[in-house]
Amino acid sequence: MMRMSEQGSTPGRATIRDVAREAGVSVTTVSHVLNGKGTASEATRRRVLAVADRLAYRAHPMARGLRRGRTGVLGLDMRPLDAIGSYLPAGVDYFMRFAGAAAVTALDHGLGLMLVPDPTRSDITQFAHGVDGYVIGDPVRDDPVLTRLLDAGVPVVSVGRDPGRPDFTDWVGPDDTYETQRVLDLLRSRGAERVALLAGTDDNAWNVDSERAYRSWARRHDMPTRVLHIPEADGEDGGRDAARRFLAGKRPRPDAIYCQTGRHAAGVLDEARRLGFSVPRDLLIATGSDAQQTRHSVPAITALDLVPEDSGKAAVELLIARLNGETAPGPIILPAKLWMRASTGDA
Amino acid sequence: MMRMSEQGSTPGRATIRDVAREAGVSVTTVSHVLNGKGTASEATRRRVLAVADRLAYRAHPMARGLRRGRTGVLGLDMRPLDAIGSYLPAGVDYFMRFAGAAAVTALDHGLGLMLVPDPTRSDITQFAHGVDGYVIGDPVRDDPVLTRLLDAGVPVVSVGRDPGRPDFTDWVGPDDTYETQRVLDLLRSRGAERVALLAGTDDNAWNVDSERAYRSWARRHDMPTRVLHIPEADGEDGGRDAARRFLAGKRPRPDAIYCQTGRHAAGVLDEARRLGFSVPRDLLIATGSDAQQTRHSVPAITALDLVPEDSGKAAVELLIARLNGETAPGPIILPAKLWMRASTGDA
DNA sequence: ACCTTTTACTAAAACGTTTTGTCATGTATG
DNA sequence: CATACATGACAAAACGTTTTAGTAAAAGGT
Repeated sequence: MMRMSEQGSTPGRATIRDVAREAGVSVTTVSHVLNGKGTASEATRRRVLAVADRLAYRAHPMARGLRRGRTGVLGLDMRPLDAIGSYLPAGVDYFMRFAGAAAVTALDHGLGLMLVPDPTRSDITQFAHGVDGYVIGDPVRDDPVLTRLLDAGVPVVSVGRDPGRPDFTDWVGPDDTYETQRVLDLLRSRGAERVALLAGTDDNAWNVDSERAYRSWARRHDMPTRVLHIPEADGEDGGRDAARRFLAGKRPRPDAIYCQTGRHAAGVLDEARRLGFSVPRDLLIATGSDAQQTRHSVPAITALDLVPEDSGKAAVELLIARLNGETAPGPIILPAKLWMRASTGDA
Repeated sequence: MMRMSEQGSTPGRATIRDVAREAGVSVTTVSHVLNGKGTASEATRRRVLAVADRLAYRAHPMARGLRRGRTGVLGLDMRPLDAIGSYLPAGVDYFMRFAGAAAVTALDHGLGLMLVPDPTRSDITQFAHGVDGYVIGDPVRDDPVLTRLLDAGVPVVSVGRDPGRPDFTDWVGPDDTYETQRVLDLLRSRGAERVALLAGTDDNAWNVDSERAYRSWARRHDMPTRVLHIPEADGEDGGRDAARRFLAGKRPRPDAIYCQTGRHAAGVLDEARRLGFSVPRDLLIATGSDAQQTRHSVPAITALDLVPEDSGKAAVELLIARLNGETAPGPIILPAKLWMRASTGDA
């Protein structure tokens, strides 16, 4: 018959006091054994572990968090949910893969991951005591959430850099310049001589760096440039609109279109075909962000896969390193994958 | 110059002791004023509120959680992440809408929502102290996670019922019988005389009830039945396979196919068209779960929208009611929306 | 033999908040 | 006048764990 703590308000759960009593040692010794601190004889250590196991003892995270000053929970900034599929360039697919990997990585380090909805609805520092740090995605220039967290002294890691904050190096993500030019090189190798860019309008580093990469690449290859800025939120409709303007206007039409977002690319493809263009024969299409839409369109669209699983994992690991006081180097540059598909004449 | 607590390990944050000192009252009085308990004179109350506001005081959730025995965090069971897009019948779209609404609802009640990844990877009760209760989705018959949580005495609400546990009424969700027959009625009103069912293989109430509804509906209308069970995880490929078996076999072909999952429906549509069937002229298609694939296919597929936002909200609210000791009635039946689209001849 | 260091262990404080228990005073009622 | 109740307030305990500070004994070095 198991004798539980006779004090307290948590019926049925063993406390460290119960373990100490049954093992015949102090609570300090139990804590030391379970946390690998202090010293304990081998016999004592074994006895404590056996009792803890038998009582199914588990430290109470509230108590532990209070004493340690750490909660064991990381916050994941979940941008405006009423705009699902719009804010996130690659749609919900990307975010789920990212969040999933982040949650699993956190768990592997014994941490929980809390969803923090729409920071514009509440003061994100409201949870500042409840989480050890935050992961936020794609900061815009002088990102207000990032600013607030940094001002509050909250550890934070972002996916992608803040273009207005070059001194902030705690971020993970791809080298957008390199990856963008990699796709452009592919388009050129497939015969493209007039590549147009369909960019987004968010003032984040991804957009900024990709456009800059496009322009310098075009200069280097003596190619004319043509850029349209369409809000990410316009999705496939935005892509259709862009296709009409690129392909049906007076100006020389491009023979390839590089779209920042997968949803724009799907719309471009849809409209180009409607206008009678054969893809990839008449027009090549590629995108900087793989998504369901680009994988399942006909023809499937060549895309950069930003591998959100890697971003999620790396972001959590960097944040944990920061929390442990490690001076791990940032930023952490992650490679993207280039999926060559039928839209560029690839199998 | 603000004088902060001179004890403690949380630099820069006001504690309740600081507020008490500056307001010239005890910490008990501050706690009572801020939590609406005990008694305090109007003058004292005003003074305390003013000081707390000036010091930007916020209760430390660890300390509060420890003393109250409640953490202010709800857990959201996030099923196998390595199967994103497969476990969830409607794919990631559904889950994000659900999780988003749940997180926002929790926040509206001052609570956080924690993602608990893949219960098969860890003991879900690991977090039992760290959360006040759980929301889990689509329990299978005698669901192991539900069982474990109930055994551990953890408050839990599920979306959909456990078909093996009729006594468990803390669930929210649609009336699958009614909603299924509603779609079937639509198919019949569009001239269908031979409706086939493409069901999933998960032994959850959604599948069980929908198939039962289909069979009784067909009996009532003197219609022949034809059912295929294809794993949800097969997605569009599973739908394509099913279409071949329904439409190209020796048996009388159906003139309508009701698919449980949107991804199956998209696959059925794809293959039916490849086989030369015109939708909706030769064949009607509908699904019990709206998704991106059903909204964006050509023609768009008539679908039941389970409105995951409503489920997420209702689940969190029911869980909160339970935590507050309220005997709110369960289950909470939520209506679905029927989106009539081109696949059934609707605009 | 003596001094220093290490091992093994303990009691108490600390973390920040909420709840419990108590006291003094004033008011209403029988 | 005596009693009961309400108001306003306070000190201390409670929640469960980790860390701090300390001691006795054993081990190692000179």
